[in-house]
Amino acid sequence: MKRGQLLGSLEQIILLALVRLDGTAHGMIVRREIEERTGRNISIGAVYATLERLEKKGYIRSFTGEPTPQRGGRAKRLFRIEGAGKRALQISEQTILSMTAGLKDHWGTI
Amino acid sequence: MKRGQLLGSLEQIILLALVRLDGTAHGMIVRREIEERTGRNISIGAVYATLERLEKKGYIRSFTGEPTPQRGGRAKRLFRIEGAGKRALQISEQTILSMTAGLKDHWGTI
DNA sequence: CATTTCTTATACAATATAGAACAAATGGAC
DNA sequence: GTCCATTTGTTCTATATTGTATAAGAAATG
Repeated sequence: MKRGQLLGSLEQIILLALVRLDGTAHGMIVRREIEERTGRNISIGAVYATLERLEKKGYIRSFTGEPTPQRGGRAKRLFRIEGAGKRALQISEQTILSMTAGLKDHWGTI
Repeated sequence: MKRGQLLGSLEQIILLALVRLDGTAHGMIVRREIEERTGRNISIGAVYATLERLEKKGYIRSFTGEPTPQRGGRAKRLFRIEGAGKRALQISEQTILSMTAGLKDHWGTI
């Protein structure tokens, strides 16, 4: 039962966060970024689980960063988006665009 | 373990199809519309399962149409998007927009 | 060694998916 | 007219994938 044509909605959001964060992203920061931008409060577990899956699919890659010199500042696991991840984002965007094109006339009042 | 902040990606696509089809949408047509616009081939079972879920959530409503006078033209179950469905679409769109705003500088080359 | 920052593990709910079974309509064969 | 094969359309069943929260674990330092 193959899948994988489109990203899940959280996958998409997290990938977009990684793009903006330019390789400085670790779990906590990704979570904060999403919350600040969208108001959506995701649990930290949800973030890591999704990052894990994205890495397994080859959309992102993770590596270990240096610990920062502060109370509890342990080494971070940093995430970076890969080419495949960017392409997946583009496909998702294109799909929604195709479905949306010229829809104004049908929308009506809400 | 509540959920329901955002639409799933297929839910979103199907809602968009319903907007365009303006109350003339039944399962087979929704499927065809999506395939023609996006090239994505979804099984008919997937379409109906999603429509079912969307109706349960109050995003769409279904009713029975007249049979058309043609070979096998049995009565159709028609689907129409409701106000709540349109609002859900807007929230999804807004969320992606927030995550996307000003991202060009970070995108780089693929 | 208690506290802080960060990650992993665990468990379960919600979505996505395919394929097969089922249902209703009708054009012909007879 | 009445079967019935064919067509159009829907529902059922079963499973994979994603989304989610909470708790447990691990490393750093004052």
